[in-house]
Amino acid sequence: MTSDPTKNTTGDPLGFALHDHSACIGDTLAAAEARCAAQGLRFTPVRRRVLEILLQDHRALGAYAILDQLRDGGFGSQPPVVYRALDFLVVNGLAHKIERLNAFIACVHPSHAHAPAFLICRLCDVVAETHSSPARGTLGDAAKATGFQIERTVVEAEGVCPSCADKADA
Amino acid sequence: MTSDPTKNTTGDPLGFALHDHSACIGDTLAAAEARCAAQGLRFTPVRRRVLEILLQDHRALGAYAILDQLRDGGFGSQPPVVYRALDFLVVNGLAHKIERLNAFIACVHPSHAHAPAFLICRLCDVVAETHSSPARGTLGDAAKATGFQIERTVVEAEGVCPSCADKADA
DNA sequence: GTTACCTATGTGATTGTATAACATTACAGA
DNA sequence: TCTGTAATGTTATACAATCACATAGGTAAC
Repeated sequence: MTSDPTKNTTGDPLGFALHDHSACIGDTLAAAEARCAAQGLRFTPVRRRVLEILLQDHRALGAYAILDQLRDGGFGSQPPVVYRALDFLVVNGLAHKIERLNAFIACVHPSHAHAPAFLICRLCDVVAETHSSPARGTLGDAAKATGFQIERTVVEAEGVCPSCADKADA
Repeated sequence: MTSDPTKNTTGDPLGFALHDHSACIGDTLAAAEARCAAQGLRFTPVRRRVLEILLQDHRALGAYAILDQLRDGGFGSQPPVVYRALDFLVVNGLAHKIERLNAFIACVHPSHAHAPAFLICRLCDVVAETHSSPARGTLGDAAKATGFQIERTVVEAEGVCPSCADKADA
């Protein structure tokens, strides 16, 4: 389930569908680079490396798994190193934290601001990113009714992805 | 912001609104007791005590904070004690885990099954529970489009509650 | 009543996740 | 060059969660 170079660029939500993953990596890195340049942010080696590690496939990685790979690359090996890089990526919309898993994943469309939502397969651990509309729906209604000001939302669904469901049927 | 005995039984979502909190506690404990009796579940002293601790107010409590209070009550003082009790409460719908906070909260309407959603105030830490409709909305659409089978959802909004917003204005 | 069984509780130890505190280095602008 | 700031590095520690195993308590079968 790692990088499958099959040319098959399907639409959102990415992750479950087959696609050109090497292009996926390249595009995202380029977008990140452009974004940082445009906003005067510093896309340093550690930060870049962490994003590369996250881009390896559409799975969420724990901080310490990332740290292991950083260490192998000759970077600092203490927790703060990876947490600071992750914080930078998350704050600037280049990565997301999956709260349910206490793990992190690269953003698949960092170009525009969005309220992300995730579909997490509990069998193969693949995470697909899509988007939600916080203000609408029952949550938005409840917020409006009570006067609660939403600043950030966590929307994550856990279940079985189509590919794993097929395997289970067979 | 602890138990305010003001008689003011407002509707959902509970938490931000003033209400008769001692009744809130009593009702929920009674409901839990009834529920366990009906389903042949054992509402043991530790489990009951953990639920009582969670019911103290509408805030999420970390496992170790709960454990401290358990210890004071003469119960076991090791992590598994509290995690087992919490697991029982969560599995049986008497409490919920707030993933964003890695913390737990008592369910305010344990009587019927529901897909909970939460409004978390980042200033006063109060958590209000409401409900979501997983199948509907953008998340449900994305799931349907890809063939993803949703089993469980995490829906949490972080922001500022009406009472804290008022204070900020003043 | 006793045995056997199952569930729940208790404890020690360990692993995983995250942050505090502080020293050092790299870099941009005055 | 000097200086302020941002980034990196390290040690230590707090918080979250689980493993493994021993013990107690209730229930059902005998």
